[in-house]
Amino acid sequence: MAQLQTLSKNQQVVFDIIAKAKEPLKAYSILYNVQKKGIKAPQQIYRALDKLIEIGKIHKIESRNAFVACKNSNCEVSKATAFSICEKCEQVEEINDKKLSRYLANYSDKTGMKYKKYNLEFFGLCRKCK
Amino acid sequence: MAQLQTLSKNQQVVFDIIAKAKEPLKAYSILYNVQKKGIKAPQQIYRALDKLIEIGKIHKIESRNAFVACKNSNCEVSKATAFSICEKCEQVEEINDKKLSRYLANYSDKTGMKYKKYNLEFFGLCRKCK
DNA sequence: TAACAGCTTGTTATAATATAACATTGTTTA
DNA sequence: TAAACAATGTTATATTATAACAAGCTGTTA
Repeated sequence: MAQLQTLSKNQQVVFDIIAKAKEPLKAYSILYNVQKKGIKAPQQIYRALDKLIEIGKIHKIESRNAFVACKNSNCEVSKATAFSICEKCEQVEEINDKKLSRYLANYSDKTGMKYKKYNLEFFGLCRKCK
Repeated sequence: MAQLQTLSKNQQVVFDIIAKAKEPLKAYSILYNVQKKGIKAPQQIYRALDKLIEIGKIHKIESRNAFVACKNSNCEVSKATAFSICEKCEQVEEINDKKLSRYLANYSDKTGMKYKKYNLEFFGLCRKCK
C-alpha cells in the first residue's frame, strides 16, 4: 500500500520543480530556480533531494548527476530503477517493464551476494535523434 | 578481436594503480598516489581516465565516482557493464555473466529506443557483511 | 628536411557537485 | 510540558571535474 507522505515546505518546492521539468534537473539548477522562494543554500536542496529519494518520489540519474520524478509507482520506496538515456538530446525516460524488473529483482550471482536494490541505465539514441 | 593498445606514460601509471587496487579508486586518491611519479594536476588524471574508459581498460562506478580495472574482456571497448556493490564494505565486483549480458544487450523497450550501451549496478551486502 | 597533423603532456585557474558543522525552529508524542 | 525527532537556516569547506592555453613528441608526406 502506498503510504501517503506529507512533504515539508522545502521538499514540496523541490519536488514540484522536478515533477514539472521535462528533463532531469541538476541540484544547482534547482537551487537557482527556487531562490525566489527563499531557499538560498545548496544544503537545503540536497536535504530535500535526499529525503525525496528516500521516500521514492524522485530518482537520481547517476551518470548525469541529475534528478527526475518517479513516474511509476509513486510514493513507493525506490529500490529498483531503470532508465533509458539519449546520448544526443539527453532525454531520460524511466523504464516501467514488469518483466525486466522481475528479472533483475530475482537476479543472483555466484558470489552469494544478496541484492536489495539495483539501478540500470541504458544509453543510446532516442527515436527523434536516431 | 582485442586490439593491442599501447598506453602512454600517464595512462600506464594510472592504469597500474587502478589494476593493483582491491577496491574502486577515486580520481583524487589516484592523484595523491602518483605525485611522486611527476603527475601533479587533476587534469592529467582525468585525461588518462577518460582514455582508459574509452578503450575499455577501466570502468567508472557511477554511483561512487570511482574507477575499477576491467576484469572481463580486457582491451575490449566497454559498452555493457554490471557490478555488484556492497553497501557496507563498499567492495565492488564486476559481474561476468553471459546470460545477463545477453539479456540486457538484447533488451528493447516500447519507446523504440536503440541502445548501444548499458550500466547496471546492484546494491546489497556481500557474503562477509551480511 | 620542413611543415603538418595528431596525440600527449604540463600548467594554472575555475566550475560544478556535495557535505560538515552548528544554531535554531517546528512538530509529535510520552 | 519536556523530551525526541524532523526540518530549517547559514557559513564554510570538501570533493569531483573541466576550461583554456602552451608546448613537446612522433610519424607522415610533400
